[in-house]
Amino acid sequence: MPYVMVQIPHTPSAASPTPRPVPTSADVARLAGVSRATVSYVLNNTSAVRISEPTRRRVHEAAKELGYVPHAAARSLRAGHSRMVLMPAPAIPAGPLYGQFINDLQWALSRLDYTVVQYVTAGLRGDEAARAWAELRPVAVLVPGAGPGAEGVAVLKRAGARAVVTLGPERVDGAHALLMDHEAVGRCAGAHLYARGRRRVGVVVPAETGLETYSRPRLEGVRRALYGTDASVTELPLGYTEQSAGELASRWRQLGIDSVFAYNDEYAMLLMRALQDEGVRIPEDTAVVGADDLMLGRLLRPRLSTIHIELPSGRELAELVDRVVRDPGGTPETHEVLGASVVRRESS
Amino acid sequence: MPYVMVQIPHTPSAASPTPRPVPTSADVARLAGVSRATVSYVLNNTSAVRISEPTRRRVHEAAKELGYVPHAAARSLRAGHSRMVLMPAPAIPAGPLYGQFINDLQWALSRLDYTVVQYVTAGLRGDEAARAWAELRPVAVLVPGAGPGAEGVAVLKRAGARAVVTLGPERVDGAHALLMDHEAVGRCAGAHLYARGRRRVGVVVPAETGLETYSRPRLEGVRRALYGTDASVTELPLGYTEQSAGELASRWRQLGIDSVFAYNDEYAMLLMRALQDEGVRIPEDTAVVGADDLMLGRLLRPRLSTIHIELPSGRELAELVDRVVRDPGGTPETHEVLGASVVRRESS
DNA sequence: TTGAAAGCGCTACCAG
DNA sequence: CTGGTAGCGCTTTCAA
Repeated sequence: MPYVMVQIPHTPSAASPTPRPVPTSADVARLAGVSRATVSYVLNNTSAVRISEPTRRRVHEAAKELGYVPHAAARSLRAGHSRMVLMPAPAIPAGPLYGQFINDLQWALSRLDYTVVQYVTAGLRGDEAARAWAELRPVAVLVPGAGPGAEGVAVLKRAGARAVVTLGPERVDGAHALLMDHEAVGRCAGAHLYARGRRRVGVVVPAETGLETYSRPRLEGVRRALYGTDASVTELPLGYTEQSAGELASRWRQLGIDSVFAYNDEYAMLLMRALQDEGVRIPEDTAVVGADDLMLGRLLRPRLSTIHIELPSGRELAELVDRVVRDPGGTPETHEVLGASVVRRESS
Repeated sequence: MPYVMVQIPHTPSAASPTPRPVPTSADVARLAGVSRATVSYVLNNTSAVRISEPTRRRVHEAAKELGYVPHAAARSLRAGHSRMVLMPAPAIPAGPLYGQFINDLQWALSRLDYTVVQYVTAGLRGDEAARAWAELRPVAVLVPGAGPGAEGVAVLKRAGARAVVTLGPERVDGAHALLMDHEAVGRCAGAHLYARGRRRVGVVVPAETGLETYSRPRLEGVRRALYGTDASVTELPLGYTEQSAGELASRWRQLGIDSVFAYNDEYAMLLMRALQDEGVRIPEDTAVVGADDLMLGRLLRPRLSTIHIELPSGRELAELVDRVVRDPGGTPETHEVLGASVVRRESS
């Protein structure tokens, strides 16, 4: 049987079976009839060299026709540096407060002409993760939460990172630190409840993993605020489910607690609801204080007292990063950036 | 009172004034007394070539001593491809529902050995943004929300992206689509309220910008569900503040509305509170339905009826991406991935 | 078993 | 004003 060429019907929208190679600046040069150097000059608007207007146009047209997009990796390889700011993505989705802060920060960095990238690190941790970040040769690394060890910081620095900034509960050697002292949140809550005459203070600690970074210091803060007084502190594990809250509420009277600091507003809402269903009056029988000053606290009845947390503006932090990148010589700075203040409403 | 960053005095630590150049594989080779090729073989465990054990050790030791970390850009430049999956970061922080979904997805992709990167695009939009993404030569791009036009998709494909997937309300030519039909959410709510005997339906539309992508379709869905019936639909702009909610509630009786679909549970909570403060009984005078099925809805009194939204599992989507990357030839698929179902509680 | 060398795409020197 | 070219760090043939 003779061989017959058969054309396979093919919709134009489908990806071509042999994808054309990605156009390079050499392709643009060829099409425009100039050298690669000229293409580079034109597309980068290099001021040190003047290219005639007709040539510019030809280059631009060729680039557009080919759909040319420069290759960032090649460019930064050649340049020997990049303007990438790398932020490891948090392992669990950030709450509204912290999420907004991160957002502002990233936006401010973008405005300063940095390429901001959130890097998703799954599985690796500590110095493993730091190595993975270092492979991208970021000019700066902003590490939220429990950061890498001093070892990890050293790896990043050796890989050319001009600024390593941690945003978390503790300093790391060699890195700039934005100290977010969550103990202060607990201290604030403890002192407030004590001042309101409460002496048997419960502290809700989320049962969910991944929150320990914040929940432990908040608990410790309450302990510290009440240390040496006649008040007692009881740790209350609580999962973020109605059932868990119900169980805790059902043995509330046995616990003999007259007040509770609930980690944050969401856990506070959960617990408050369960307590009310159990007939516990708030604040008469039990005072409740949340944290983060979310909208929902204002909407509860009674209105929820809370610890307002002040984070630095994204712009400030972006400027710090920029300053350090421009002058990496300085000694690492440590800034206390977490302001905690009580917002008394009706629940305490 | 604005919070002020306070610098804490700090012992001078070793930031060397003349930072050593970043070690390269050539440095490792020199220190180990072998060639760069051998270093590459050893560090990549190249199976096609066998290196003697003593040599391996020497290389590893040299690498460790120098703190050598390979240069990802150089590597992928040489390789001609990368395993980077790029996701533009949403302009506003994602809510808990969507945030969890994104998180799962990223984690699943990491497990498949992709480098997942959230790219923060500030200022640029549409095809401008697509060009910026294309510069990184990602192997796949996942675009949430209102994506780039067909133009943008073409740019990405020409830049070597083997998979472009949009996660949003509409298809884009040339890209695979995970259609999240938010109209279905509105239809669901509208049909439910109609079935409950409500005929004058209000729909809360957030006044905040950036939410139109979701709020418009949800409104349209309600309209569609009630089209041709004797029910009317009233659009109710609402800012996420107590004041805005108070104003809306104060003119509630004039509006003559007997039910409201509140965009999501948070806006529902805000409005419900204001209505209750105004003496409006829920659900007798006004039925309220939220969306997203957040925990907080269960905690309200009356318990909030809501539209439960089912998103695909991150693992499923990750596998789709992986499949398309491995075989980019196929025609773009469109999947309906948003399941909406009413969860009737006490507020409707 | 190891080394020499080419070349990925780009920019910045230096000549013409 | 424009072109040739070296070289960023890496991997991978091909030779030795």
